[in-house]
Amino acid sequence: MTLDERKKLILESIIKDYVETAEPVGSRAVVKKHGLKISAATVRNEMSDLEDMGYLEQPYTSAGRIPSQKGFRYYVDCMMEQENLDDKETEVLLHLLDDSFQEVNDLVQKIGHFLAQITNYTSFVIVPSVRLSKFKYLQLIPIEPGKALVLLVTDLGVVMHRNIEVPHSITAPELDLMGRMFNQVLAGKKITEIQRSDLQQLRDELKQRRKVIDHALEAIESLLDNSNEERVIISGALNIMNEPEFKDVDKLKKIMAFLEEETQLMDMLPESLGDEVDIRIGQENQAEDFKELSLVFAGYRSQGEQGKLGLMGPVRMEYWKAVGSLDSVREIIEEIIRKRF
Amino acid sequence: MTLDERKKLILESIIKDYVETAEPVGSRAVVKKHGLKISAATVRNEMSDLEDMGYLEQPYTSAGRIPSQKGFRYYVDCMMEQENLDDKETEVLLHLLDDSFQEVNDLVQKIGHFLAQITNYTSFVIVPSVRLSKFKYLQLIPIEPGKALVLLVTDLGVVMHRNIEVPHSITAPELDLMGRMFNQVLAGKKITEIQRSDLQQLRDELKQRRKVIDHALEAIESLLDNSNEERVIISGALNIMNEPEFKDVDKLKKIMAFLEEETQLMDMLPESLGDEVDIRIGQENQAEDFKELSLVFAGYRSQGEQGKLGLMGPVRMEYWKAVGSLDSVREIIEEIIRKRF
DNA sequence: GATTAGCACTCAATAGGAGAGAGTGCTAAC
DNA sequence: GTTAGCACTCTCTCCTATTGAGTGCTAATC
Repeated sequence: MTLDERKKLILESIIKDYVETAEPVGSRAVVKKHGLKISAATVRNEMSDLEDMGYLEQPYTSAGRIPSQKGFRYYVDCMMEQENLDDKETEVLLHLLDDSFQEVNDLVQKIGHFLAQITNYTSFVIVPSVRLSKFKYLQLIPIEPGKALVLLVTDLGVVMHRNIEVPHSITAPELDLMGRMFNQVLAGKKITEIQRSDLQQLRDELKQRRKVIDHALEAIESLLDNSNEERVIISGALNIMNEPEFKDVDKLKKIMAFLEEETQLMDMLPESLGDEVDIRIGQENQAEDFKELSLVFAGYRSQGEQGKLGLMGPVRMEYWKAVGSLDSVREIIEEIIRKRF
Repeated sequence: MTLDERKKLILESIIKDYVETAEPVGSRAVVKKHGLKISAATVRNEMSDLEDMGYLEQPYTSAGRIPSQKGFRYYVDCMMEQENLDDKETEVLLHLLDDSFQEVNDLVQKIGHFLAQITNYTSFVIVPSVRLSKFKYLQLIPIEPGKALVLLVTDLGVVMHRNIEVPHSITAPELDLMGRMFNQVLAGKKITEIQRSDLQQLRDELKQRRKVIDHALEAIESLLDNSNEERVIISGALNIMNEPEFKDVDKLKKIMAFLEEETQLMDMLPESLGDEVDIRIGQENQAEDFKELSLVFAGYRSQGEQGKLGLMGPVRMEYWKAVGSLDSVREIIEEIIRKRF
């Protein structure tokens, strides 16, 4: 279904106006704001047509029109020109990053924060699990008699650690040796590839120090369990409160509660994303509490894993800005990852 | 100023009722709910007195009365019996903790979460800076050619780390040696006590590896900078939304924005706390955005440092429960810290 | 045939007013 | 000192009238 130019123009006017004001847009307003050379009556006729086609709707009989979700969908699919970060914004972002991050996740988190700031929407970042990263380094470090630290580093620079108990009698060189044996068996393996058999092998080789091994393995398993999960980081949740559609505390509460449950957001997104920025408008979202929100999201890849990041806002969203920012930012992320890791 | 028994009884009735319903309380309600043997008219006279004394106020001429902030203050100072955690709650908490924390801060954070859950208020935990903790252990760990990890452990089990760059030529034993030298100079010192002179000494002793030393020192300084700051952890912020006094989104937004700025909350609390649970009712708070909220907080000490934790809710708060829970929990924390660290 | 001006019509939003109800404060009796 | 009784006050809710933005239709115009 394609629309003639005039209808497109009118639809666009209404969308821009409505996005800005959150009020229904009348025929006169369309003519005035955009200096069209046709009369309000003509616009009314066109608007009536657009309503019949489902792109507009009327809150009540004699109000102006607001874009329907289908209208927004048509707009983003067929008409929208995305508005990337301008030079100044890019500069601010690059300055903000400025090497002050320790690992990929820090980087992405900062970018999420930035996105929320410049768009005034709520951003989310899903940092990938370390399932696919490689086991790079492990060490057992004596901290004090009876206590040691298991330190584990993956190839993406993620450092994990956990305290364990060890017999008082154990010496530092012994711990060191054990660490080395762990390394020999596990080094270079993907986290997912570590098998029970590997762990068993370790147990066998280090029989005489069974207790330490057991504790260390427990610690490692617990670290892996923890890090198997994707994490969601949300920034700018307060921005939702600025939108007039959420001046009702109950609605707000539902959304906030939804956001607090990390998994819910993850479940809403597809397993893996292509190279495009994806848009989910209102009803297109599965979750009941999300039918009044839109989601704009994209994947970024970092060495074989996929992370996701995106923005959420009201259906009445500046999609052009959201999509553009996200697109720009995605490129910047991948560029940095390529260079630094 | 002390009140006679009957006035106390009436004040208490009104407070309990108002805390529960958030509605002004009338004289008849007082008589009915608490089965008093005096008539409503008598209660009215007493209420009038209480209003003159400033303990009650009337939203408008012919509504019931609500406790004034002074009324609440009198109540918590002179009448309140705190309601500690009961056995079941304590058990739930202990079960929740169950050794599954790595360091003090994990522990306190979990407790904050628990507090928010059982009280339905918003909890905050201020974990102390590591300024006062002692430097326990440092190691330089080679990760890959050109990269190493600075690992720093304090006596409270806090593990910090940072990546640094090192010359490709450096060997693992060399790094190890350097780590040991760091340890020799720094071990056992309080973080605050580490002086420029110590760092200079290191620089001198390890002249030939100046670059590594510089990077490592930078990393350490940056770690210390970071950890010099106290952190605030907030749980159950959503609970505020349940209170009828905050059904207005604008108020809500102000409070949430306030909470997002960690330092603001810290600035509101006194530098150091005694052994009592402290209460700040409404106007007693400095911050403008907090004049409608009450704060109940206490300090906990862990090896010379003081952390703080507390609850915030509307002025119409169940102080007895908040104070009691906090008091119970504080004991539990200190008990665990004594045992485990 | 498309466009436009004109006008009646619709419906939310706002304001004003009446009535109900909760609760007080006062007075007079106990 | 306490209480019953009653007038009074003030909010809340419902109702109605009014306003105004914006439409939809019709008939005239380009």
